[in-house]
Amino acid sequence: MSKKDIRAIEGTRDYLGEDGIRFEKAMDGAREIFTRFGFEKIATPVFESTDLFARSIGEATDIVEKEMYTFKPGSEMITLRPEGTAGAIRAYLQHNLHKQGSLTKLWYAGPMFRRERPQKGRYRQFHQVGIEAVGSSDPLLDTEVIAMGIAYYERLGITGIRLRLNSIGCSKDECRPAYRAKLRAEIEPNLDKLCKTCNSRFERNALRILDCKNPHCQEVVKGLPASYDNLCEECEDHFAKVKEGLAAQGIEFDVDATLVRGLDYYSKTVFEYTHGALGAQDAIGGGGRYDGLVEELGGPATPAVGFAIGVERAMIAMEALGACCCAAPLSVFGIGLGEDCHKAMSGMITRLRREGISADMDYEGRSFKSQMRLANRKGAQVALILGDNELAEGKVNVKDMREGGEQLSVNIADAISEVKKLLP
RNA sequence: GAGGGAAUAGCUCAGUUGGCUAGAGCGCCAGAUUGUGGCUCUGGAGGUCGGGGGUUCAAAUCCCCUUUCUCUCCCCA
Repeated sequence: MSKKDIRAIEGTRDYLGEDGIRFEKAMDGAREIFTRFGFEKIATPVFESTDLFARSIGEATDIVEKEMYTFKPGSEMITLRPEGTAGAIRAYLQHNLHKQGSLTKLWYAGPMFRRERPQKGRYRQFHQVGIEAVGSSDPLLDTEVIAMGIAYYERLGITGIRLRLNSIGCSKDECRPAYRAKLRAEIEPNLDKLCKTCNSRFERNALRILDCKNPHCQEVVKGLPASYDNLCEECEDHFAKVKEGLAAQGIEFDVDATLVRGLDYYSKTVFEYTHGALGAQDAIGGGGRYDGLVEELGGPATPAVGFAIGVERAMIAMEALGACCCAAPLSVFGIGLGEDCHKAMSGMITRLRREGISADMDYEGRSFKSQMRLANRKGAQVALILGDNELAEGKVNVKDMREGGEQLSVNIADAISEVKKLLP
């Protein structure tokens, strides 16, 4: 079996080196920012019942129709999660969080799976960090959630995020259904000008025609009424307050009537963060309100809002912007000359690690010079140098590795405190 | 599902109308410096030229097949 026979399968990737650091920053940033906003971590299984995704995401969506990894190892059909909301809400209901009687704020992070054709910023196993705020219809919550996404990007050093915003109304007769009917009435005479997929969308999900990128379809779409001009009173008021809330926080946004979003469960507010560095897949995150989903999955009517952010897409933006991709430097590198000193150094390294100081040493039998080079390459701030002479006297050399740094000989017992003096 | 581009050293890539033992930079290892890193210099290791078949005196180079990566459409994070 040669190395070329064993590869990561199509659309999956390994993250190492700078990618590994970016990936870790994306994950760490999520914990830091979301926790700061009062969200609690939830970890749900990577696979769930197929039915859960079909019901929550929508039978007629591309995800459910053709992109899910579904299999039947036993008697039950299971699917690798294509997104995070369905599982989070399932857990919310299963553990009766709705009976606690207060707003539930959850965040998650992890791999998702969609069997699409891979391309830039789109992979079959990809990662999302996301949040769900379940139990409040307060428009201020929408704005906080949107603001939190921006705070997250800032934490990762991603600037130049654009926020697109829309409201697609609710399921009340006078709201989205009325708008959909109006839309269809206006589109119908132009059906022959629309692409094939839009023709099938016309029957199944007319709103989706709005965000078709086909130029002919866009011509037709241009003259169509916007959803935000056809909201019921409640949705209109909600949308106005979301916009006010964003303006009050100084967050810029573009109201975009063509932002519809693909998943069935959205209602009222929908939004998308985009970034110019990403190319064709310019959405770096997106979300919205889904007031009907909890009920759809068998719970009480419960309003909710959330978002998901694509980690790989954030990583592309980080790379393009040259944002933080340096490894945390090693504090101490220990150098032992000869077998006895090497063994003694191993003990010193262990003590440093117990003190919470990052420390490493050579395990390849390298020469002294080579060990020094290794210490330098690993960015060690301090080198501990132990030779037979020092060992015999109970001493060790502590060398400051910075340019022009000093080296002093100290008692082995004092080594850790001496090292600490040199560390930031 | 459909359409472009690409595959040569660990990495980024040269390689002419087919023609000596397939190169460079970076990285790696070592020496210059017997126990002191970075900078410099010198040397070294490292390739089934993605795989298979064909044309030819001769193929990294031309042709066919195949695999994979990549980008685009669709859709989404």
